[in-house]
Parts: sequence; structure tokens; C-alpha cells
Amino acid sequence: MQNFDQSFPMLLNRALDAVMPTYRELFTRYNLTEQQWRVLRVIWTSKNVTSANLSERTLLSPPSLVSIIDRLEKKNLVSRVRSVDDRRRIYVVATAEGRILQAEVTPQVLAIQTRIRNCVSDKEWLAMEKTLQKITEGMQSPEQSLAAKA
Amino acid sequence: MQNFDQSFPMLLNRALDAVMPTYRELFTRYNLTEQQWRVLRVIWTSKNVTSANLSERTLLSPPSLVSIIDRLEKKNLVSRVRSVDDRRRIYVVATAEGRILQAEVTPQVLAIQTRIRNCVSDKEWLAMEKTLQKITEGMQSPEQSLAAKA
DNA sequence: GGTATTTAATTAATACATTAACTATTTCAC
DNA sequence: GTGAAATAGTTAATGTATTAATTAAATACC
Repeated sequence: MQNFDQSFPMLLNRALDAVMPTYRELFTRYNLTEQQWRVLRVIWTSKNVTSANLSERTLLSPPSLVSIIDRLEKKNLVSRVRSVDDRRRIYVVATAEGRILQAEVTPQVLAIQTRIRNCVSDKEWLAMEKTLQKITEGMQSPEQSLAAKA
Repeated sequence: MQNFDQSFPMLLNRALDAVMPTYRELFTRYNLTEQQWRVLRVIWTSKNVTSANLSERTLLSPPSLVSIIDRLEKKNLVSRVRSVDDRRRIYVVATAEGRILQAEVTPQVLAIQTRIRNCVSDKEWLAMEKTLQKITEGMQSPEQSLAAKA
């Protein structure tokens, strides 16, 4: 298995390179980055979202989130609200201005996702989800490589 | 299909987040980044590699490659050689020092790849490759979304 | 043979990624 | 209650990512 071009990271990165430009084209029209969108769509669809929550759900690291939220705050799309009961915690909440954007962008993002989904059958898609899941779990648990062949 | 968490980019990013730390742990031991490794392994296994070639084969953009190659050059792992017949072109070639690294790191990278591969069956793996390929191609060709269901 | 167009690599500007360290709270154990 | 340890968010330093613009060399065309 000497083939680096077919390695897991390269396979996934190639696939991402194929789809992300389509997303970016959309986001650019609304002066957003992909990461900014990820933050927005989480706070638009959940309540009481802290930075830690955002990190989990957007897959963005806490240090990255700082500057991303900074910029969203400058654009008046979100604002930081310090928690009263635990003053370490900070909630990131949507602004009214952000809500307008949500209504505009969301359907277009969904259209892209549908377009991607329609590249393959439901069966293929679910199999892929399952395979990725297996690998994710297999690599999470330390070292059990040769066992979990399934 | 309202589920952003199961969107294609998020699925792939989650999988990458699961596997990349294992790679990084290795690369860090040799004072390399993942991107630097990608460049190295291409020039170690091919001849007459230009920046443009590297961009294709590493999936790194030309602007990114500039600083990556700069750093590899500083570490004496590669050197730039301007082409004689086309003076715009620049070959990136491996140094002897780099070759030593190659022998050390390559087997360990292969071990990680094997570990990932062993998380799923051959059948699952091939199905995933095929599915990713379909999506990559489907999104490359502009707009033919609803047609290529397979 | 000189100008316009491409091409290969780079620079510039802004945004994010990663790791380690730091600050302000809070919690826990004694 | 108090000091140690944990937690939430941030800062710092270095290394990419992305887009647009630039430079230098090569090719095309008239």
C-alpha cells in the first residue's frame, strides 16, 4: 500500500476541493467566509450557545473562534453576552440583522447540499456516512487498529 | 434535508479531525508540518517536479507552496533549481539530507495509513473511494445535479 | 520583429489553523 | 474558608488558505 495519492486525507481533501468552491462562491456574495457561516448557522438554530459549544459543533478550534466571532460582531451579525451565573462563560447570540441574512442564505446552502447529495444514490451516501463513522471511531479509540475490521 | 451537521463538508471535516492528529504527532517529531510532508513525499518519488506539478499533486495552492518551499529550503530538505530551457519554471529537488528523513518517516506514515485502512473492510473502502469520486466528478462538471444519480 | 496574450512563480492582504501559554473564574478537597 | 486543580475564553507565535494583483519569461499573431 505504497499509494499516498489514495491515502485517506488526500481522498477527503480532493473531495473537499471539489465541493467547497461552490459554497464559497455563495458565501462571498454575502461577504461571509465558510467558517463564519458555520458559526452563524449554529447560533441561528440553537439557544444559549457558548464558545465551547460552537467549537464542538463547528469543528473550529477555540482560538480560531475568537477572531471569527470578532469579525461577525463587527459586522453586527452576532454579539457576545457574558453569562451571569458563570462569569467565565460567554454566549454568542444572533442579531436581528443576522436573521435577515439567515433567511437569504439558508435556502441557497440547502440547494448546494441537495446538489451534492444527488451525485450519488441514497444507498451509496449512507454507506459512505457509515464508513466515515467507522474510521472516525476507529481512530478515536487509541491504537485498536487490527481488531475492528468488521 | 435540513441537517447541516450531516452535510458533506462536515462529514469529511469530522473524519479529517479524527485522523490528522495521528499524522501530526508523527510529523511534529521530525519538525515537519503535514503540508511540508506532502511536498516532500512528492519530490521524493518523482523527477523534475515544478511548483505547478506540486500544486496538482499536493492539493496545495501555488501561493501556499511558496512559503512552504521556502521553509523546506531553509531546513536544507529541498532546493529550488531554475529551469534552463524555460526560465519561468522552477524545479524543486530533494537534498541528501532530505533523503535521510524520507527513509525514517515513510514507513511510519505507511503504518498510519494501514491503521486507517484496517478500520473498515476492503469492500467498504472501495465503495467509499467510488462515492467520493462520483461526488468529485459530479461537482466538477458544472450544474449537472439531478441527472447523474447512478 | 514588435506588440498582445499566455504562463509560471511570486507578492500582498486578509482570514483561519495549530500549539502553547495565560487570565479570570469556578470547583474541589482538605 | 483556603489553596490546588479544573474550566472558559483569550492571547501569542508560527504556519497555511484564499483571492487578486504583480513580475518575468515565453508564445502567438500580425
